[in-house]
Amino acid sequence: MPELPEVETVRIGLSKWVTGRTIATAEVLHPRAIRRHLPGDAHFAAVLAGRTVLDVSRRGKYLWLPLDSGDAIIGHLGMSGQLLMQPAEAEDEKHLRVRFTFTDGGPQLRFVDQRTFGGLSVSEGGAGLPDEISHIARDPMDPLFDDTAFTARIRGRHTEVKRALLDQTLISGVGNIYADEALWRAGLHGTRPTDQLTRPAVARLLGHVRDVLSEAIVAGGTSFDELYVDVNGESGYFDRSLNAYGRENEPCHRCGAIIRREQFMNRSSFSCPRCQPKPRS
DNA sequence: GAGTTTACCTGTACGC
DNA sequence: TGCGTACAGGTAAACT
Repeated sequence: MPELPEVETVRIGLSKWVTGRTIATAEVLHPRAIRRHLPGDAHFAAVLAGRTVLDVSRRGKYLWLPLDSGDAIIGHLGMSGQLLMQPAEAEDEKHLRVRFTFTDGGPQLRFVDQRTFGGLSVSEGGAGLPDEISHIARDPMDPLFDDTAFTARIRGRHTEVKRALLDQTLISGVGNIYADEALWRAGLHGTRPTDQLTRPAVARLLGHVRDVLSEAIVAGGTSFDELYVDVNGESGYFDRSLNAYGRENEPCHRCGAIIRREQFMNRSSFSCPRCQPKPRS
């Protein structure tokens, strides 16, 4: 599942392959893939034809490609989205949703998405930071991320710490996998109330979040199946480094207790019952 | 207004 | 073999 490390891996690959190239055509093969582009697929194709990609940027799990028109292509991978570079003669992928060709006749950019939770749209005048994603907080790897402000905000919330980590308006880029990993490292159960965390506890947690994310970026992300791959179709290998996520009934790497799985926010959470005791209710 | 729940999706695994 | 069901989970709308 694409979280910050996966999206960053895609961003790096994309920027290498599409920066400076001019779009010839943008072909929408499935309307749901551009459902957030309200003017529709004909408009999507028309505003992109002839535009040159200036850069590939990221805010949290969102990507955006500033164009020479001042607009930008916004992309989100959702659960199963992929942005792949493919030679023109390569066979269409089963879940190919959008295809970009370039005036140089080189490799195509293809948006492939099995579950169609992801999507693309064009943001008018969005070459800076598109309005559509301005509500997304900076991610903790961003040099402008404000630790003091984050600490104050999370301690001011009346919610559980895992909910807070998944709240993209508070801190971006963290999803279910890396939230569980950071909480395991911090020795915190996900239901711990945020207003009871001390400042040093928040600082430690933030440090673990950064460690997990940066280690995962180096590994090229986490791939459980073929649903996450980089622009060249290669898997990441951070799944070998997971301590909590997906390890139900396996021994904790730190204390040997059996990792438990619990339902939380309609998804699975994994934690060590000894290292991460539940708070008293 | 803040916090929480639900809908959106489809392929895969599994039990009967 | 085929059918039904549970599950994966990021985001935003809907709800409390």
